[in-house]
Amino acid sequence: MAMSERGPRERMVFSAAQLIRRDGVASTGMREVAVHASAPRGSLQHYFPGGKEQLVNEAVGWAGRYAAGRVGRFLAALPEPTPSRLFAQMVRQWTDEYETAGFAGGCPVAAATVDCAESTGSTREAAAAAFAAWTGPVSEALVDMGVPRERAGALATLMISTLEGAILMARAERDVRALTTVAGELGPLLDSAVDKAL
Amino acid sequence: MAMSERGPRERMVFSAAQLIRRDGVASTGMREVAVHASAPRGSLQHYFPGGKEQLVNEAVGWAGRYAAGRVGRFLAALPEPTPSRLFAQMVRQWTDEYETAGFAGGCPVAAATVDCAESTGSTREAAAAAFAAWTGPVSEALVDMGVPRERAGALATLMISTLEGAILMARAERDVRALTTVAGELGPLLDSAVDKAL
DNA sequence: CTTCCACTATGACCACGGTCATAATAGCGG
DNA sequence: CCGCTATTATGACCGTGGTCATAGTGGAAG
Repeated sequence: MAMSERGPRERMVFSAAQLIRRDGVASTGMREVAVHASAPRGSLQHYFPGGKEQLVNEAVGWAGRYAAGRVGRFLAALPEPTPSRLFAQMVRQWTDEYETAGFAGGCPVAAATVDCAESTGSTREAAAAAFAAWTGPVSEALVDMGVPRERAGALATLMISTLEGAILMARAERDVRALTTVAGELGPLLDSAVDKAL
Repeated sequence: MAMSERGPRERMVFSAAQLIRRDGVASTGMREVAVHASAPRGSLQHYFPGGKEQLVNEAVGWAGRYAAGRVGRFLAALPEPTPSRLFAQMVRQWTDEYETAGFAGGCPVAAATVDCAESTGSTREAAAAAFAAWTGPVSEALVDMGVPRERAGALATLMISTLEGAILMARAERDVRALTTVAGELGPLLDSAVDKAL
């Protein structure tokens, strides 16, 4: 959330991600992005000659890298990491946001997928890349915790799928219930995948 | 998928759901809905005086009832229903569609949530109602299979969350991998919840 | 036949928004 | 001071799309 003193270009990408996750891609205007980023409107065509499509794609890419980076920080915060604890942290990020800041925003990658998967090929690819960038570190983390390599990827996909779906339900219901529920139900399964021999 | 010979009003609601799940709410035009439904444009304001918001809300409601109805048909098709088999059927509906018809469409309820959760209160409520209408039968089915009542609701939420997320990933990747993966990974957990005493 | 209502037809209005054209400014090296 | 490039400023264009106003049609009841 720290809008550090980066250049206007980065601020616009960041702001685009923020607005997209709130209103969706189609409902987010470029002028709106510039205003939100306190960036000059003229910079839009200068930094993003590819137009809205380019800006959206970069915002999605940013979101993917952000999610991937969070995984590392979650692990660093866990004294004894286990799969269920990692998942709990991932879920907690959302429950915390929803409880303190309201249910305004969802996942920007999900928004891009819903709005552009069929219409804009490059954005669909950006979303797929973002999911991959996110799944990778989660899978690696599971391996480090003792989950067999051949299973880790599948469990990472399961974790992210479940989280994304729970985010949707939580936003619709304006209640973190779905998030806390899936964290509790999925935890034991995740931990049971740890190879006890290690 | 059977666009039976219903009245133009129903056809428009149905078509709205179809187009929404493909392009999202914001990118779906009312004129487009009328054309897709082979309905006269003038009927829009006649049947939906509440405008686009009303049409979208009814489409979301329709989707919720449709999903709820599918649950019953899935159960009827299963000789020996188990939680994992029900979930496999729910997933299979999507893999079948994606493999035969392509990855054009997602879940209309998810689309409505992403596009309207923050901007349009009534649509957000419609989405929540749709999720509830869907979760109910799933939960009931789990109870019938021997899952303790106090656990069934949570598992139903888990199933639908996971499915929704996997749909998103599958569409982004244009690959059913995420869907088949979550079906395989979640199955054992679901079955382990049935009370063995029954 | 006429009256009335449900339904359809159609054009216009207006706001929004992505994009483009065209310039102005601002440092900065020469 | 002179270009030169990077950036910013603005206004205009034009398609899209939701909504409204107004009128036409058609069948059924009286």
